[in-house]
Amino acid sequence: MSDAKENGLFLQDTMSRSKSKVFAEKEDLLRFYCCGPTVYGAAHIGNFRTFVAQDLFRRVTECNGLKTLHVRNLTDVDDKTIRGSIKAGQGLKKFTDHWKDRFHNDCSALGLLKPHVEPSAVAHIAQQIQLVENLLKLGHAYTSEDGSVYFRISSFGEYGKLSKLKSRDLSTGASRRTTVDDEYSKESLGDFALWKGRRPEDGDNFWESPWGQGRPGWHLECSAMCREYLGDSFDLHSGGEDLVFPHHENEIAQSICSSGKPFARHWFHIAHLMVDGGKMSKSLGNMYTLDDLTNKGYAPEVVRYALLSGHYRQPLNFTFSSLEAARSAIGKLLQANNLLGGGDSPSYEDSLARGSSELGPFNASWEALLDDLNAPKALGALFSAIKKIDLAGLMGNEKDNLRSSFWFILNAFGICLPKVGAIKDPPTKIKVLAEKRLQARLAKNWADADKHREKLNEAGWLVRDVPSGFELIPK
RNA sequence: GGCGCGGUAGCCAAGUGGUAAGGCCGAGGACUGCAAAUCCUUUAUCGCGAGUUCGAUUCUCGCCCGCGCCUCCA
Repeated sequence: MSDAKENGLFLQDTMSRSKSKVFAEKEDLLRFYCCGPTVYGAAHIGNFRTFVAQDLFRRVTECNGLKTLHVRNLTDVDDKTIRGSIKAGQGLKKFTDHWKDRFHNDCSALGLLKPHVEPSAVAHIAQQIQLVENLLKLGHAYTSEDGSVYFRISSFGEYGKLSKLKSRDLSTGASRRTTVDDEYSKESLGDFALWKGRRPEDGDNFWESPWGQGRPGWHLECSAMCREYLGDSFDLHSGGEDLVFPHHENEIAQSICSSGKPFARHWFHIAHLMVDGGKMSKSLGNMYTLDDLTNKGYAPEVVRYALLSGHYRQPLNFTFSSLEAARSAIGKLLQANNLLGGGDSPSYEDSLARGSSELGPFNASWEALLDDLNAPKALGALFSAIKKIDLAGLMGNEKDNLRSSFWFILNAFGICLPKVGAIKDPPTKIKVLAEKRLQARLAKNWADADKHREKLNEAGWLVRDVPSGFELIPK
């Protein structure tokens, strides 16, 4: 595939199971939707793997010259948020607002670009009701005695196309997860709730609708908000791979049956993050939040790098040694930056303005990103480029060109380097320790000097000897 | 049972029909305080068997192992 010559980003499409060029159907504005988090607790790093991959997608798209309209929702009403708020003795809004804030802080720490629109389910009840009414009117949905409304999957011939699940043998219940519950109210086991009739356990979390009090089903919000902000048809839809079925399959069914028009043109799914070779789960105690990792001394930039170090279509095995590796790798990039002149780094906007032309030795890295966001290959090419360049022997303007190319790649990745020399005051305790060490060194008391250095290390600071004394670098 | 993915050096992870990027760790060297930081060098025949081929890690088939989804889930 002559990807690079075509000058576009080629990305795997889940629907066709093949790579195709990402393009904007309208006005050079790429309109895309990402399924966001359910705000009932702190997002874990598995969630963030998906959001980081989507961020990489957006950066590469924009660096390649396309403007974007990025919509990512917040699910603030569902079983978990309702249960959580009741348990916490808070109103749903207060409860979810708290976790929304937390999510935003984490996103910012990880260097994620803010979506242009971040709609929440609760703020779009009317649009969801309208969608249900339309589906009822067109005969794709039916009401049940308990005030719920279900989508009839048999009325959508293409149901199962995305996940390649055809006739689902539900009678065997092979997964043994099919429960009887309220299934009697559905015509078919595969039908799913568009609207859930009010139940006692929902507390006061219900809304009025033409079918009585209740709340929207989970799949409905995305369909409604896609339509609200991107229209019936748009360029790309993304989420974690577990959403392929049933969530995205159901969104497709709802949206297409309601509008009669195509839905998303391109489907972008991100594989899961594994921890120590297995699935993350609370019971195994291997489910980490960003805070868990920063508390262990790993900067968010390091976490981001680690999350980018595997290809998005491959499960990524997350371990603490992968964080150590990420930290060291960033240190290496920092050295390269220093050799290229250091100083203020070009911003993301600077890199957008620069564009992707004449990247010199860094071109291979850029091309790897354009070929299905091959981040590991791109990182490999980045380090190879650094190694090849005779940084010390460069003339001034050559250095400037290389520097802007280097930063074009880093900004496309969203990789941040710690700012050596511009570090805000380290804690006094740390400075005192470093000063003690310097005095010990000057007195040639190596044993004490090393003892102090070790203490600094344990506190998360690297001390480096320079002619003027020392530099402190957070690890 | 259905659908799908993967098995590459101590760890992580790309890749190609012609004998394998990169990062981490380890080792050796330079520098140094026989230190740290930094720099240089260095570490694999690609799960098993068969087939196709002049030649396969890369294609085909079979097997073994691991993983994900099959209506909570990024």
